[in-house]
Amino acid sequence: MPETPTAFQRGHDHDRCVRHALSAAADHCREAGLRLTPLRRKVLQAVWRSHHPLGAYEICDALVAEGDQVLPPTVYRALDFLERNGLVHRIASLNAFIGCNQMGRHSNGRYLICSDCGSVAELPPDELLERFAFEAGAMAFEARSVRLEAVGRCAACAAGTTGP
Amino acid sequence: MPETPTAFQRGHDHDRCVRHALSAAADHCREAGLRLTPLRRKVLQAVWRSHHPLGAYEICDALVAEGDQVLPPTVYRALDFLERNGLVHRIASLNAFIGCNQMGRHSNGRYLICSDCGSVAELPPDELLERFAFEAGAMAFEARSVRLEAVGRCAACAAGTTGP
DNA sequence: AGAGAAAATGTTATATTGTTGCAATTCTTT
DNA sequence: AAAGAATTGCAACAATATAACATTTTCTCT
Repeated sequence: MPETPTAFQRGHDHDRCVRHALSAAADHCREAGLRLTPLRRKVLQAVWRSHHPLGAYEICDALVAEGDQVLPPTVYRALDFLERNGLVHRIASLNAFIGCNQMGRHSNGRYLICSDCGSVAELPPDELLERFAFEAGAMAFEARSVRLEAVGRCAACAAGTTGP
Repeated sequence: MPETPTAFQRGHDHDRCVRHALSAAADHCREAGLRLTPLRRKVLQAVWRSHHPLGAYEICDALVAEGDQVLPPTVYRALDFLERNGLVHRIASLNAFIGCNQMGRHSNGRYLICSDCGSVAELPPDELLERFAFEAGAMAFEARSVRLEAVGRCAACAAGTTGP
């Protein structure tokens, strides 16, 4: 899986993007009375810095590379916190995590997952998801989260600019 | 996770349901020139017999309980075949498999996953998924599969008839 | 400030899920 | 029957995730 940015992420200032995400997360936590501890912040930063979804063990490695001694339970607990509070998403089909760019509306979401390069683009929830939640409600199913995952091939890979 | 049927499955003749699924699968394979071997059939049967999504190791246990000596790679390979050919679905968020009741249209689907009892109901694909695939195409993303997973509480659990 | 409670983190061990690689078998085709 | 392809058996192992308990930090209340 290449480390290069994908079509969805290419051409932007990623450092700036990461800084923005972290400061937005800090604001969100302050307002909500949540504790964005140094560890949690580092985990969130590692996730945001990556151009593709990061597994828990990859996060471990990233923090260890920065000089922190971090073991899996620590990372998983930080990820629990971040996910519960809508700061990261777990992409179940990849066992990996991405930063959430729709803070607060984190229970619903739409994802485009490229099976070639592993990149994931998050689209905002739309009325399709709302409507599905409504239909489910009509069947007496109380939907807490509705997530749509499309697996396929991103524009960059289709264009052959990142692929083989 | 209780073994009892859920609201989506309660009140039906499950043996008949399993037999129907297996014979439909056999038909499908015959028509498509696929080999539904005894092993694959047993795995498919184990999945269909269960009232909740079954993990690979649970399938192992089920076959061993029937007297077959079956190890994980064997089960995973059978599941690969069944999933590739649209006979089962993998529910990524549960690391588990369910029988597919929309054979042939297996790339798109909608699922209601009850986090209390673990039951999963599959709803037929609808035009909203098709539309999403189309929209993704407009963004130059070639969607091979579009899956919508709602996590929440099923009617039975909400009614307290299966839950605590 | 200080005591006690709650939350977060560190640490060891282990559970669960999934894969690799190769040998043996079975099926298909000629 | 023989070659080739697909399937299955098997042993080892890799990757992902959690349990249980000790320790530290932070918060709250007096």
